[in-house]
Amino acid sequence: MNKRQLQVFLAVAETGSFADAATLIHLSQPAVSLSIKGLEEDLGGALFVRSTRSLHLTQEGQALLPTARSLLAAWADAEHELKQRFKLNIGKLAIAVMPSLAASLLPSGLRIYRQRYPNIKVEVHDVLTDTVVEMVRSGHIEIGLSFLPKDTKELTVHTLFNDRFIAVVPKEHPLSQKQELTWQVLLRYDVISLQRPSSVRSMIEGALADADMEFNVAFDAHQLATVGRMVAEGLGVAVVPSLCHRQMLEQGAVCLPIKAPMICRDVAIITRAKVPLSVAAEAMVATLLETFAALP
Amino acid sequence: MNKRQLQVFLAVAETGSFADAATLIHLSQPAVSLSIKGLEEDLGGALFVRSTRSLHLTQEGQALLPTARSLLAAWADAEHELKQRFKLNIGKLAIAVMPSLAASLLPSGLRIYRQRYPNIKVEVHDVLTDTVVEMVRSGHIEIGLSFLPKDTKELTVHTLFNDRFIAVVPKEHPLSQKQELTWQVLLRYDVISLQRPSSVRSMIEGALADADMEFNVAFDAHQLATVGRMVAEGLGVAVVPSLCHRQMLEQGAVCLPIKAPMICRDVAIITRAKVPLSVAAEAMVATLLETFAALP
DNA sequence: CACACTTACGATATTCGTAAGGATT
DNA sequence: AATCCTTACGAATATCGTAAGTGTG
Repeated sequence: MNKRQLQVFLAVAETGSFADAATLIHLSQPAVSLSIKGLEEDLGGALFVRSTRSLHLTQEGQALLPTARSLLAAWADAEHELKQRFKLNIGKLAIAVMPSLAASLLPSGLRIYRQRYPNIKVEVHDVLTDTVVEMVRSGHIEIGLSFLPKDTKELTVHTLFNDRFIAVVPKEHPLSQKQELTWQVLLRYDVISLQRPSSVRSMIEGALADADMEFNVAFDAHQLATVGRMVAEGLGVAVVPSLCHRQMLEQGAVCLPIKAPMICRDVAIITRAKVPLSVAAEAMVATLLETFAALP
Repeated sequence: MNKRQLQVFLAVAETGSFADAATLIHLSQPAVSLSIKGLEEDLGGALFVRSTRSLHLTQEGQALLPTARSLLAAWADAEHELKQRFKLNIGKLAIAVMPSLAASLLPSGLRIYRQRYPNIKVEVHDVLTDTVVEMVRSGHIEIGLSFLPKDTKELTVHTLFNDRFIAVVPKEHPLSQKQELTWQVLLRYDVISLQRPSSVRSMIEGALADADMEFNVAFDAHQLATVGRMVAEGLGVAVVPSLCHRQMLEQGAVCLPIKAPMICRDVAIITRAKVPLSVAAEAMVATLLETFAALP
């Protein structure tokens, strides 16, 4: 039993004529004859009773009719669905993004992606950097955006840019008038930090330890927005990725670059090596690379 | 997109190897390659990513996987179902039978049919003769068993046998000792008859009118069983098709042939002309013809 | 170098269209 | 006689298998 045979069968059943069916599906009359004959032989009985002047479905043919319709419809649906998927006209995509990026530069990239592929649903998981990497590694998520992990085994990495850490101080703070700071100066004050196991926290702690310095953590919180608000309220100073510059300003804090030592990390698109991306994910990577390349 | 291509796709997806898939479906490796390639070109994108040493489904391939399974399963089911139907291993059949036949000779025919085709469901409608013919004409029912109707236009008819009408009298009735009766004698007594519009009733009335005779109906009822019981109880005499002979005896009445004039009717299998019977119905007709030919 | 997929090419099988045949109204 | 389906046969197409090619671990 063939797809073509079913199509021919349907055409004959619907037109009530071998000849009309032939023109309907752009075939010759004899081809229709043979196709039906073959189908009947396959199935083991007659589907039509034809008597030169009249054409009837047999009972068995009537039984096949709805089945044939639904089979062909299901077939066409499946084919169409997958073609659409390849043409990026439908689809779904999950990405994991570290919070500092999700709340800063990512949205403009997503906006462009959405303009290009309006029918792809994008699920954004804003989770801690380590979780981003885990989610990509496990295969649950196709694309991760975060600081470059130390261990990139089995991962494919596209570095986007290098991000340095900056100081955030209250407006009325004595340091707020400076152009830039050193860690020595900054660390004299109470620090508001992200809670462990934040990677930002551990990166800074690690880098400071290398330079024989230490944090004086007065408060810690989970969300950057909380840290920003606490700084703005004068509870202390903070150190955040420069990605959060704008957010901190909006919350009423002052941002200052830190030198000596300058702590910075690469931000990258992370995908699983050896496992192909969906067309939708491929397009997302391309769009993000473009977008971030165009940024200052 | 082809049935074969989907089968190949499934085999590759399940074995994780082009080579294994090839042996699984009895094809050469290159044939599998070409089949998948063709499918991918049809759909507009890659389904597998193959790198000599590893084989992965793409995201799109994973989307196709369950679809392919269900499409092929639906296909196989449909094919199997129809083959079974042709082989009379499954199916349904509706027949309409006049009551005198349904309660007498039909059951032995049905028993044989059931032995031969145990998986065909048979729906027996025991209705008045005229209704039998109507049901066949309308196409709601494939096979009718009843007296031969006057108008056989658009019907195909297989005559089974000729049935004469017989007299039924109570055991203690003065006529019960006779070997046979004439209508003149019989009609001196109260008659218990089927109610109009029974065809038995109208046939007898018609035949008697031709011979200038008349019924003296004391009681009438719908069911033959009721008539039989009423006769047995001595309420009167009756005239029924000889088909009911046994039933009348069982109910305790005495049956006698009637001569002069002998009223009889052909009993026939009635089907719709120009409309093919299902295989199941064809087999029923054959079985019934056989069965009734073997009867006395 | 071994293994797995791809490409090339000749052979086979299937399908198709034209032309002739048969049956019914 | 006209119409519609079937059969016959040669041609085009598709598919398959063997053999050679390519790339990766």
